[in-house]
Amino acid sequence: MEFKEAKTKYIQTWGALGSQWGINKTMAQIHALLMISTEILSIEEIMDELQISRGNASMNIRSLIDWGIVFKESKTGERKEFFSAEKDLDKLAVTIARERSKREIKPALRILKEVSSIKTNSSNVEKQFIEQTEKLYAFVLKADNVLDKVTQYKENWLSKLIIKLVK
Amino acid sequence: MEFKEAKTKYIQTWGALGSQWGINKTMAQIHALLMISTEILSIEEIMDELQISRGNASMNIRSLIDWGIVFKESKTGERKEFFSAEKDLDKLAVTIARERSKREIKPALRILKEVSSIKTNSSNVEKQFIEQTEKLYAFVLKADNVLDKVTQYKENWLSKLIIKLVK
DNA sequence: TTAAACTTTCAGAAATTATTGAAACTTTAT
DNA sequence: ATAAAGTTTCAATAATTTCTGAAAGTTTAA
Repeated sequence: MEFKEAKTKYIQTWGALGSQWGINKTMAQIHALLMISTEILSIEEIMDELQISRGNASMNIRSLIDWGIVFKESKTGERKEFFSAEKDLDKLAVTIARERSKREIKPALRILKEVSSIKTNSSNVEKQFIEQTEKLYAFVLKADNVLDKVTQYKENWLSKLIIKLVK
Repeated sequence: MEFKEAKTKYIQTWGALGSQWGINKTMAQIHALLMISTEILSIEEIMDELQISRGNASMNIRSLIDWGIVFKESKTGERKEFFSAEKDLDKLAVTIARERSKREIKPALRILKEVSSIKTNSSNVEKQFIEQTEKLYAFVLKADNVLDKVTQYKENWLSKLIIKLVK
């Protein structure tokens, strides 16, 4: 396999993986592209590499910036914007995890709390509902907290975790 | 809020969360429904509760069984099939994690390995590609292994992990 | 100012994903 | 063997998500 083919395969794979985890494929591909780039890239370069429209590129770059994993850059003497990506994978994973927690997990937790707090007639059906949603709330909260704890130090958290595990 | 409303809200929320993580909404809802059920349910009961067609119910139940988080049950004297869900959340999370690893992470890892193994002319661009995809491969592999390690004991792995973390 | 360079927005189109429902298939009981 | 009961499949349709491209908006330079 030569470089060009490997690069395409890598970008496709990363896009597909993103897709499977509920992330826009193009968004994942833009990030993949920026991760292996030696230089900061302009929107035209991104459009050209991935064969996508300006609108699509613009919106997805903006999303990546909102997520905190792509950064706006500038070149002296150039008017247009350039972009770079977080390349430190420990930091990248933490940022994504925190963001997903904030956007998706915590709102779901609030609702689990809410629905598990109904006061019940004491039918089995209602008791079981409360019991199971309470368990679900407690479990998800615990998992969310563990993730937070584990990633407290953005630098090298994964290696640090492994060390804790083997002890 | 009374029971009926809470139940609907819970099922909607679980479906939406599933959706955001790349899981079919109906599939997540069926699982949610089975998790709070005191009894095993027939396909008709599931169709009725979620207002979905037989085909949809059948296909998604089958998927849940393939995932290993819903089980086929039978009632003596009844010909049709009934279904129940894994209710132990530690076990549930492990099963989902292992399955996603097998289906999504490991295939991606194989490709990362492959693309990072190209032999290069020594241009910066190609060196950077190899370096970054190697890092990505190593990181994802490590994370995948940690997950495996942490969930080695299906029972109470989350609590056990927390204990390790505070030590 | 003005206008050129660049970026964002968003309505419509395209692509993808999910759902339906009925036919085909399978299993069980007689 | 036959039929009734139940399940699966899948082509057609619906719903949702993504993408395009051009108009509108913004910024910078002269």
